[in-house]
Amino acid sequence: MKPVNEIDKTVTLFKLFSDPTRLKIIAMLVEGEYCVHEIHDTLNISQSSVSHQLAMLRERNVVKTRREGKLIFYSLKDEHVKELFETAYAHANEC
Amino acid sequence: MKPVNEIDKTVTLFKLFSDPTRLKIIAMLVEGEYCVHEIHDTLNISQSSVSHQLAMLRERNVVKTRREGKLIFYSLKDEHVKELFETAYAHANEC
DNA sequence: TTGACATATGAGCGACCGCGCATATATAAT
DNA sequence: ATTATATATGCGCGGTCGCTCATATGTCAA
Repeated sequence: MKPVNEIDKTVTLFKLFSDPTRLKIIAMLVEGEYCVHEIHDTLNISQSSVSHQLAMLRERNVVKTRREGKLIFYSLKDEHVKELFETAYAHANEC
Repeated sequence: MKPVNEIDKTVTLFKLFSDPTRLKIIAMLVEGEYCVHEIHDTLNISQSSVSHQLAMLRERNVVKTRREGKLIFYSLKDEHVKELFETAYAHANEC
């Protein structure tokens, strides 16, 4: 039987992926690096909401940022996120 | 850019895994087949709560049931669930 | 059929959280 | 300095959802 606190960490990870707004953002970042207003425009999500969700993803170490003038570019911090997304996406849509 | 409704299906899947009670149940069912009161006893979750969560997992086609007398045994419906759980569990606990 | 055990289910409450709104901060251009 | 653009953040509301409680249903034994 797996330790409860490791299950809880896994829950925390799943929670991050279990909101449509966040998952759309994650799906977009799987494709590459984008700044906030590109995400806002592409996904039709308000600037406030995008910023809120990106802040959460940043706190949880899912994404990293890079400033370039007025723009802040977001990208995935590592490949784990991508792999987990791809695995779930495949399973959710194959049967 | 991935279609929105397929993202939404993926969200639905992630939501299923993003509650501690459900994920503990899922983690237990990854190990084998168990009846309701075994889950109740092992995980220290109320009988009502276990039944509610199992009902949800049944509706979403994550688990299947088998009756044996008064007992109803639950098990995972396919290997997808197991794979997704293992992938997330590994990533959540390795860094 | 009555009682005990196993499981399911409906109702209602409370907590969590994503969102919009307003505003703050940061950078660059004039 | 002022203005415009880009992004971040605090607050409060509303919806969602997991829980408890009570009760229903199902199965078996006596």
